[in-house]
Amino acid sequence: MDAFYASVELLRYPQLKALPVVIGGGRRRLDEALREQHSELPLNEIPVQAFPVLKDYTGRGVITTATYAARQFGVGSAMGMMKAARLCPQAILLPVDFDEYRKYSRLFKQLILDIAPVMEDRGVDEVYIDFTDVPGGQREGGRVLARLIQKNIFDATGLTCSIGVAPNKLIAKMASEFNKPRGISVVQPQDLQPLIWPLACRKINGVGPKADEKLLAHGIRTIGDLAARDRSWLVDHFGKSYGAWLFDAAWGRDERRLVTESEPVSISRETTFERDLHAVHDKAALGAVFTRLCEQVAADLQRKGYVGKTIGIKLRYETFKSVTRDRTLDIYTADAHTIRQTAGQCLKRVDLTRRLRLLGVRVGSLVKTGEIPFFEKKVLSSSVERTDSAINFVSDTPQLF
DNA sequence: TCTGGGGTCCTTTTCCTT
DNA sequence: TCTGAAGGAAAAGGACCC
Repeated sequence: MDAFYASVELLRYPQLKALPVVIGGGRRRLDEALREQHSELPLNEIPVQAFPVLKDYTGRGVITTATYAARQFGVGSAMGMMKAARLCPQAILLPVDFDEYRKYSRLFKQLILDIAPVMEDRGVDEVYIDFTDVPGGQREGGRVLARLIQKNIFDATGLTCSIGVAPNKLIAKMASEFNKPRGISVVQPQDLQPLIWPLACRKINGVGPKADEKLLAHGIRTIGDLAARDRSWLVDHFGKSYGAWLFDAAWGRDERRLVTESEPVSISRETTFERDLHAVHDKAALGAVFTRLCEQVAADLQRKGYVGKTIGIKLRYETFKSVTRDRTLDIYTADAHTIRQTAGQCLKRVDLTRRLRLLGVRVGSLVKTGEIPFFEKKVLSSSVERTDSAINFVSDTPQLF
């Protein structure tokens, strides 16, 4: 199998590409302010001078993405806005526009599907493509078809993309990073030692900050360092599953097939407040947000055609510590009131004396509406409401709902 | 220094039943 | 009736990804 991993760049203002620009931060407010000032123009024709710069931004949030000119200053994805503002105060700040991203996302994926029908969706701007059975897919090791894909995407959308070609998904993903933003990299098995082993372990898709820190503590910095360890040593220190996976990854082994179809497991909505809120002092505001989140999740479920029976909440305290609570119902639902009621019961099981920075609502154990398993239907028709004795009420704490 | 939102998957803990 | 073990399901937490 030859896996291609393609990722496209999201910036859609060609005139801004050479400038330091970041996307992210306070979303709607910024978008609305711009539209108010320039109501006669579509968003992508608003003059550069109208966009706010980073140093004037006050508020929470992180950078979603940044131009390469901005990255020169050390600014990058997932960085806090305040830190980015210190590094590059003159950067232009653009609002995120997920509706627009989704539109382009569908467009570029369809262009790829027209050429190569075996494609795995990896999010808004990334896909794996299997070229094994595509006519001409092996020419120049895949370079020819990768070029064709790049050209088609650019012609139709103006977006650039980088593509990695390799024998499996793991290496293809790493290869796609070699020549950003618009490169094509072909990595073959014999390239493992010279091209992959010198890279930091963090470059492996699946090694995050925690695992990397632990690896570094053991003196393992590069993928080559990792490959030099015994499999059994890695299993002893990182667990049976993850340790073995690390070893295989270091040796470029990855047997995973492309996943071309999948169903969602859960649907959720969450929001971070402008300032931390308190269950008693900000009871009205918090209650309104909570209701809105439940209504949004219900609407998402109905629009996408799912019902679920595990209702959960997520809280993040001002200390950034997160907690979750959930409860599984006897029935499947996509009803806002039922979700609100059950999530409200979950809220009674957490500490509400501390200030909150985030609140979220989630529905899991999803099935397609109309495809509830037969044995579940029997439960549905004879369901017995569980009593509240099943819930551990926390006394002496503020009761929000 | 400050840390979004929407997900998936895995491990550990807790709870329930036998 | 109590107790403990075992196993499974549900709940909770956390790492990771885009």
